[in-house]
Amino acid sequence: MFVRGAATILHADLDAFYASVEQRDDVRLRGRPVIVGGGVVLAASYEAKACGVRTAMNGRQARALCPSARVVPPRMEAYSAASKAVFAIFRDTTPSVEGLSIDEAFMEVGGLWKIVGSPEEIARRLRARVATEVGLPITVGVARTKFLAKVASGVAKPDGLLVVPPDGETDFLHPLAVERLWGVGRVTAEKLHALDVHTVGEVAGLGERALVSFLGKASGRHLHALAHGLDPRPVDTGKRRRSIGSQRALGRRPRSEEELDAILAGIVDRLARRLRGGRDSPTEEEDTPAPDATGRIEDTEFDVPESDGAVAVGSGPVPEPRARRGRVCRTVVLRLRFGDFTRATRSHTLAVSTAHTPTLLEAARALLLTAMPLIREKGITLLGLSLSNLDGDGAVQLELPLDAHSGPALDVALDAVRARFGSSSVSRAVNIHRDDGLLVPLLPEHQ
DNA sequence: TCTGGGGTCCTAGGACCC
DNA sequence: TCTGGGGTCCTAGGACCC
Repeated sequence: MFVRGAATILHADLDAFYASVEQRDDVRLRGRPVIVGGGVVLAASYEAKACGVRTAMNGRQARALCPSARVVPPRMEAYSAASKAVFAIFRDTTPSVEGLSIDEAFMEVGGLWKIVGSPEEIARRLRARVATEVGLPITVGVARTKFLAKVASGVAKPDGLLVVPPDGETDFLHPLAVERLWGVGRVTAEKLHALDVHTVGEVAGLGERALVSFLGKASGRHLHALAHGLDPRPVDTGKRRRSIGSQRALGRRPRSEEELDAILAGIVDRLARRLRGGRDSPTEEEDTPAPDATGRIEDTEFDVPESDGAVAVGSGPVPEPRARRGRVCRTVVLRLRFGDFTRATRSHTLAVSTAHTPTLLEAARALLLTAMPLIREKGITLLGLSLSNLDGDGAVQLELPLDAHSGPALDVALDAVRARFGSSSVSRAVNIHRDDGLLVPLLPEHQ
């Protein structure tokens, strides 16, 4: 039975994730302050947080605040493996899992009431399983909406469980600080404080018009809705990554143009491999399919039966969706941080999507060239690149053998797309996807 | 606060087209 | 010839999240 308006969304969030994995794997670290990361704090155990250590804090400063802390280097493979194990438990709990990051996810459990119990019972069992099977503390918030569930887990941390009943939402939400609202960071909090608004209840009292005029249309409406407990977004299991990126901090010393070019080439090569689905190093767990790490479906395509080399015609089997990793991008964004720590971006959108390393490198180099005068003037402390506009942004790719790009085979495949995604209009652009990652347009769009 | 790395989403102006 | 309004795409910047 699905109870409309009941608290059926879980937000599960591993506590001090990296640091907890370290404490799990080394008994000497248990009960002690632990800092993961060297130059910068990637994660701090709750014992270290008690001294004031925070994520993203400078390492030297963190050690000064907490001299007794053990500082350990990050072990990304261990965190990735732990994440996979936890997400396996999530998916074993409910098919409706939306991963938010390596260590948190939303789950819809409303349909499971009759079968396995109330959301609170499900959350209790989930926490117990993560503790016994993976050995990590996890906090779960349960509420009617995603936002309230996330706030609930934030309030219940660490190692807690908090259920917000629908009739207790206002009492729960309104006394909280505005910083608890999703989307309120330092800048927005300061703006609100300047208006003498400090609690969620006071935000709710402002009215949408006022919020929109202070914060802009999107943030104003968003905050107004959240402050009133309104958040209609369902748990979305079909999210796909919209961009990938990589960056390198360079320190303060001057860099020659050749040096920058070599760094850029390395970044482009790594990103292009990730796009195509390869891996640049055996430890680079990022490159394993996303469902393992984040619960998201990476790429859904329709597999064409290989036996007869084409989608079955007429009464043949409907192609089954299949996870496939290869993707292409169309926009290249160069990210820069200068000697004075100001930032800039330079971007270029290609005529055709691609995952072809030389094409991407050429575009990235051209962008770097346009930025060289600024770099020479101010110095450079970070170089990064992101690739966005992946697969034409939300398009579904249908891969067919070369002899099946028209006719009844295509119709069957398009029907399968409509059946799965419910799209009423399907436009066609036919491209040849070469083995080296280059996407070559063959037929125009909307033909 | 003296500086990581990976992401998401929004805004605003200009070019271009109908 | 002059000019309106609407829509889409691209670029750049910025806030925010983990």
